[in-house]
Amino acid sequence: MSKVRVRFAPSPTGGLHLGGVRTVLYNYLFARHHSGEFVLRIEDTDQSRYVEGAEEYIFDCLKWCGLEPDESVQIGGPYAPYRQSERKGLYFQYAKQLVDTGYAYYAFDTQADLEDMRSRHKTDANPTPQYDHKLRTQMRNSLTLPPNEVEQLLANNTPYVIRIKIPENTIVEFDDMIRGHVQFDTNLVDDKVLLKADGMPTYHLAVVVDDYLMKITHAFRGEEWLPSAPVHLLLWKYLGWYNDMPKWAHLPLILKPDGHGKLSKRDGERLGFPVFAMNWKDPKSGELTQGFRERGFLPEAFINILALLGWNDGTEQEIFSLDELIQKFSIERVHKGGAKFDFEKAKWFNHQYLQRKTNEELVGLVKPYIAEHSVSIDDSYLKKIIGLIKERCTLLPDFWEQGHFFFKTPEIKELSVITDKWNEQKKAFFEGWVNSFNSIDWTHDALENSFNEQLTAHSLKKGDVLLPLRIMLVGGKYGPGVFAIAEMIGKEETKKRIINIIKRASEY
RNA sequence: GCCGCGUUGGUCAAUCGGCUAAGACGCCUCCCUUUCACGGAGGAAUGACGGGUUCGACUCCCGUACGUGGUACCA
Repeated sequence: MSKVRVRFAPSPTGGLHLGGVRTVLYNYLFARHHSGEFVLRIEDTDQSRYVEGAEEYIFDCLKWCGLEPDESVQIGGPYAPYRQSERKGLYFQYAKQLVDTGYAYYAFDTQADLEDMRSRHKTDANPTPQYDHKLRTQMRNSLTLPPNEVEQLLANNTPYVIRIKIPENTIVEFDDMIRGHVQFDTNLVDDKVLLKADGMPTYHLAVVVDDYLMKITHAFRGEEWLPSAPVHLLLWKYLGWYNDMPKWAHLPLILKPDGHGKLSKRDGERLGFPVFAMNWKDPKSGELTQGFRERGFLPEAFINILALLGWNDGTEQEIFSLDELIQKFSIERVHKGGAKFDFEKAKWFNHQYLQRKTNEELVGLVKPYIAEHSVSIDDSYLKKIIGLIKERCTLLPDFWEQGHFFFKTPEIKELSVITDKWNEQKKAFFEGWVNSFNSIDWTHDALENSFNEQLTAHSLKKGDVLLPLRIMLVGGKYGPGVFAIAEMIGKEETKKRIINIIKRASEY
């Protein structure tokens, strides 16, 4: 078999969706697994949907994910250009060839003609009439018009499109790598436009011409493309390239966690989780949509989540590095059914990856999130703190939530824990303990020992003052062991925090 | 409406005719920890429905239901 070549062909119209990244991933894994090539082609044939910056954004996302193509508009390749708008001139000859061989025809119907046709033929039984083998005989095209009139229209530069002439009474079938045998009755397929009035191809023409020209061997795309597969198949036949047609795999959809339907960015906003790989700001509306990266996900975790959303290796393993995925991925084990996205599970994956990182690695990752709160950071100090708190962190911003009190005096959110049961005995205890600070080594164990000594001296139990101490140092009921915190923040700061609260509590 | 595709716990899912139906997330209980988390031990919770085929069906076939996608000069 010839060298494996796959492609991801997004249209640059906005943020890169979870499902899009998964399609990239499966392409990438398949290509690497078979030592093949992964091509990124930009499908920008709809000029009305052009969005500034969207193409660049896609590349940035792939870079963040570590799924970089072997050929693309950015790095070029032997089949350049990789942007369909730049290949515009190429498609006409193939459309023309189809017309000449009788597999396609010119259609001169205006937008109004089409609307008119649809409204005239619309019935309850057929709510969306199609431009098909039945109706094409009633429209203005090179099949119904006399040849000289067609020539005249063409000569006058009358706007036209080229439509595929779908045959009647034919079964189009193929074997999908995921779904097995699939078949369609051509009587139910419409005469799709191949070449638009502006001279641009539609997706249907472009995808087969480019897959052929770029020597694509395996084509993976979302399940939403399955209904148009017969058109593509017929095109491969009519163009005489059938033997070179790639093997198809239609990937299952990623669904909303609640309710039903394809996952959309709106669902993310509604339910509070990201849907795009990275932040996307719409240049027209200025609307910002949050991405997994900015939410604090690690790219390795993000990839792992996506890989398992529709695929598994049949064992109990859930954590896979990219290399393992490349080694173990097989398209046959991809599910047929769509999967609902579960953000809780996604967070669990990220937590797993965070725990597997060394504290050194985490320093660089966490730093920006600490810096956001304008505190000065010392790397070795940060590293120690990370060691203390990382097991309670799931997303990168959690490091601030879980460790802010190491950097600045916390706001006391649960003061009542102290004040509700405050008394002279406790006050004396804390004062006594603070006074002993000068005579002890400032280490975790020494701190704990002196704390215990003070306890017996004041006839108190640990339970009476340990939680109040935590509130004094942390502000709330969370965090690592109090003596570890005290050790880290130092004698002066510890003293300051305690004395401060003694004052406040005594005023009650 | 029509066509395609799908359907194992709340979610992700294993199973390729032998099932007392794995595992993970989430949830609940307990232990650990005088905080939170981590960790540990338990628990509740699944084959859409109806027909076949078969000694035997979650697994194969056929219906039905439900879901989902498509039905554009968008991809």
